[in-house]
Amino acid sequence: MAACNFCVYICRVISQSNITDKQQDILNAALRLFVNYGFHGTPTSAIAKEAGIANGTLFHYYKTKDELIVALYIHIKLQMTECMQQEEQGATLKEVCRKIYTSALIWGLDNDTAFRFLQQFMNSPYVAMLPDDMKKHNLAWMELLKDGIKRKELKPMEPEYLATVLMSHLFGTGQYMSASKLSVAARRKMIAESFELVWDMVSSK
Amino acid sequence: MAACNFCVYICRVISQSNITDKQQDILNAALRLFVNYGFHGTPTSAIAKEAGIANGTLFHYYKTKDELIVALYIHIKLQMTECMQQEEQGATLKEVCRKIYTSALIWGLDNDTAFRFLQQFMNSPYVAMLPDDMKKHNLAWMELLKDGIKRKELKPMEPEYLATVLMSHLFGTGQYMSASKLSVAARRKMIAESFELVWDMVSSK
DNA sequence: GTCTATATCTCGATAGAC
DNA sequence: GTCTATCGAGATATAGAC
Repeated sequence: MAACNFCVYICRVISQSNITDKQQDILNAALRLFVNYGFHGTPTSAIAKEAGIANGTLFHYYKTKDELIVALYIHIKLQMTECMQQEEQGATLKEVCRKIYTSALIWGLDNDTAFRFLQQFMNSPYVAMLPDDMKKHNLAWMELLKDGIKRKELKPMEPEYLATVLMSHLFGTGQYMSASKLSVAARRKMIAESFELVWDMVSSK
Repeated sequence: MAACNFCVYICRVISQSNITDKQQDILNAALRLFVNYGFHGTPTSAIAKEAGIANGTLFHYYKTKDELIVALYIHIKLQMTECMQQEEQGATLKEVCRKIYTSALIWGLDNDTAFRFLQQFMNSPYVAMLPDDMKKHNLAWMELLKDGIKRKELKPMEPEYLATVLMSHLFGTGQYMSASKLSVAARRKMIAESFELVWDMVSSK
């Protein structure tokens, strides 16, 4: 009933160190522009300008535009993953799931540009450029679900499908909530309710 | 407990007539290429070539590339909508919903390139180019859901959110099933089970 | 590492004959 | 309506000084 600490560690290492401030500027600029104008609609020159660096400098850090796009996806994906890796010892499965789901949703709402980027990327042909292990669902998350199915707390179904359905719900809810401007209270309420919906769907009751 | 016949009629009119064979060729070619190489990755010249027409001819039918992209989305969206508009008289709400959900899912599996295109488009900045009424959920569908909520057969929640969640589930399931190669029997089984999941989520029980 | 300048290329869109 | 030919803009990526 836990998240793998090793994963947390690795994620932190990969996503945070070895990235210079300048790289961070580039990624931030690219993110904003890609989401607003699309991969096509944002020339590398615009990214460089927005990041406050020269055109050629960008290609010092990323050999090609495609490499930048993929790197940006991995960077953001790891941020989200890390945020879902919060451990909640000893609680029930439902509570652990609620914690993970809620963390991810709040992250999505607080980082809605990044959240939209993930979806834009996942539904584009760039997905094919990802290394295989980046296409898979989070490992700790999958173990939790498998375990829940084995213990018959979750409905008997393919863990992969279960994970897919949960993520779909998460992204759909995030998109909906981002579009509606909610008060803090309304937001909190909706987060809670949306988890109950999902739980009704996947739990064996 | 029904789909609006007027909508069905309108959809048929808009989506099928007034489109010449040549336009159909263009749309088919564009669809395949956009999904495989992205909006950026497919030049209009490639579309023309794949459609078996000259470069300039394409611009006779669509003034700009963007216009073609939006037209393609509307065309496909209407096909899917029409397929969901099958009427099922006198059945229970659950049965009507099952019918609609199932029709849409089967359409998505049988037209997986079109299905992926819808998602690619919806998660891209091109969405902003859509006329407002094209961004909304299907009207008959919304009425059905509102009615279900009013009758307390569905949980008390925003009909808009309910529709969003249903669509997310549909697309997620479609994507998952397209990736897994299933036998005809397994496919039928999974379609049925996936609807039961959704129903557990939205019904008030 | 960072910049400027630019090579090289490709694309969207148009013009105009048929 | 359909074609060929092409313009002009703007893209990625590189070269080379600092």
